[in-house]
Amino acid sequence: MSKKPKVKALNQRDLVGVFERLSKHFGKTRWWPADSRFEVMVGAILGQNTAWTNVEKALNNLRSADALTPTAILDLNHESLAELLRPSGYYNIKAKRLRNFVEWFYGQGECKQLDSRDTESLRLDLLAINGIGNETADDMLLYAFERPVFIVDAYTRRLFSRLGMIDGEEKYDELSGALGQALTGDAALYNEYHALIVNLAKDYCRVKPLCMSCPLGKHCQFEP
DNA sequence: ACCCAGGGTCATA
DNA sequence: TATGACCATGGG
Repeated sequence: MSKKPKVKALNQRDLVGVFERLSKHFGKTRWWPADSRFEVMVGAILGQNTAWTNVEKALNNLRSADALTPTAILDLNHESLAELLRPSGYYNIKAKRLRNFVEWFYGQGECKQLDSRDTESLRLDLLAINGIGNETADDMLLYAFERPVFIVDAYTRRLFSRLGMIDGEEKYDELSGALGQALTGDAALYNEYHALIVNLAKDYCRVKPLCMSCPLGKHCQFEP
């Protein structure tokens, strides 16, 4: 018996089917609310393993301090930055991670320069920053740089494994690649798909799933 | 009073 | 490669 999870072949029909059900139920979501692309990236870091309501408090702190720009963040010392980030949890480590990212981002000439980079090298650069892993990098690539990547977060794993479409323990790159290959599309499609997954997860698929009213209906094979 | 949230790193074996 | 400890606040 092989113990390592194999990447099951995902077929386009299933992926499209789920998308259409969610899309029909939630409508157009236009996700990742933020006033700027930079705010998206900051939110991606602050959102690591953290409830979004707490991230918003930290973002509001930054906004109130006029610190939602690269130079403003670089001008803050560690203690001041960490204090603003406090509500988002892990504030000391996130202050470091945010600074690591902003130093790179500012040094690279911000979005204006980075927009001309190809997705793969951009991704490698992001992953080389201490504090940015697969999901955070893809959050930024998709929602700030509009690159067509399929984000794999806890919600995504939970949904597709409950649907029996994946094992759930696959490695990030394998899963993201398999999903992206099965569902060819542009950034707008991946944007909307991930947004719908998050909407579904927040409303229906938390620890106690409300399967009776879940928009996936009997399409979902998860038994609570 | 628990449990967990839109992860990632580092040490260890 | 693969586990486990660690980071920390706030809402249910």
